[in-house]
Amino acid sequence: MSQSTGGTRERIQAVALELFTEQGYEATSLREVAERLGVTKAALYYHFKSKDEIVTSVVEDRLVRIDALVAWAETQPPSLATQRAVIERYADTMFTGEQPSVMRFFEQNQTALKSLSAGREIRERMFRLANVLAAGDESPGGQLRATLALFAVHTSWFAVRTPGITDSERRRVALEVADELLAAIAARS
Amino acid sequence: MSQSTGGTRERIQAVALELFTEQGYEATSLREVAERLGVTKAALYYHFKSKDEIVTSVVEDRLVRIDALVAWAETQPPSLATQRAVIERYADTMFTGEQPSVMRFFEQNQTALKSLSAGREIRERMFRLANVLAAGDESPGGQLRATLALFAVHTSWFAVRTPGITDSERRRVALEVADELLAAIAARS
DNA sequence: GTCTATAAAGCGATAGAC
DNA sequence: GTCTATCGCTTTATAGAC
Repeated sequence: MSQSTGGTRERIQAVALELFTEQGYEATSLREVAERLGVTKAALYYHFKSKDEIVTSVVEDRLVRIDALVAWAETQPPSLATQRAVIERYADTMFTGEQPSVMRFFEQNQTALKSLSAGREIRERMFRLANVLAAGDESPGGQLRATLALFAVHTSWFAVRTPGITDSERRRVALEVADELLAAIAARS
Repeated sequence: MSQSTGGTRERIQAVALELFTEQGYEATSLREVAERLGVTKAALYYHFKSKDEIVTSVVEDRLVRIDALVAWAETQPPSLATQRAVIERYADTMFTGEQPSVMRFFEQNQTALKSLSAGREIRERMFRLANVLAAGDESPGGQLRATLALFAVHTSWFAVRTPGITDSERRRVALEVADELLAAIAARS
């Protein structure tokens, strides 16, 4: 509070997240993180009390955003219009700021996140989001299509390998495919 | 050759794969694997020369199956009928024998597989399979829909939470959704 | 084919100087 | 706020007895 941290805390978060995503959380040691930053392990422990806490601090902001979306969605009537609005807002949070790198870390570290409280919380929110998108259609087809609509947004980041493609084009095509899936749910229930 | 292994090698593969899938490859020690089997670590090293090799040996069989499918697909004309046949055969390999647990391990250990040769090989085959399913449609929408068609088969294993659902019902709904995605590719190119 | 014992290295985390 | 030094522990992997 009295003195500036010089953004060291934020640099640790960024570098750690990058290495955790590339190599995996368990396979990345704090020595590697410290070396890439040009500091020692002990410096890391001044800013964070454990390896877990680096992840937790990064994920918290993401959690708040998803929470708000789930809360809003659950107050809306279960209509096709609501579902389209949900997936569109979800895509917005996925294509904004550092959020994409947080979710790429999440995709690449499923097992590690099982034993991290922040990971379990995000998983729970994703299931609730999928339930909202299924909109009362409890059939296997409804559940699968709702989940894939969510996956369309994530998958657009690595499955689309068109050279020179922009973020807004990725977003547009992801929503186009997601909308087809949501429409198929509505058409069948 | 001269003496029976008593199936110990196969038991090691099964237990290791199960723990690697539950907890992650890096987070699982060979001590844990040995303890669950009721043997010591040294016994594991008699059957496999390293931790990597346990994974490699398990993945090899899976690799051969995907290889055969990709080779067959690449000789077929790029038609909707071919794509539907490919995804159907893919689903067959996914719902047969121990193959599902191999692919669940694969899903849960993306980063660990980056540094394992067997993992890199499977990743390459999946991209070639997605290319076949896009059937010459190089557009972002085509690539995304082709990849999601493949994901529909995988996702049906955990996204569908209907109580008492059977494997053949999972397979049927996965193919139904995959077919919709493939039809959307054909309709737009 | 499985055991005991151990080597060699790396890990997360902490103490205390500056 | 970052350092050096180190603790205690676990890891993969090997040697050699049985």
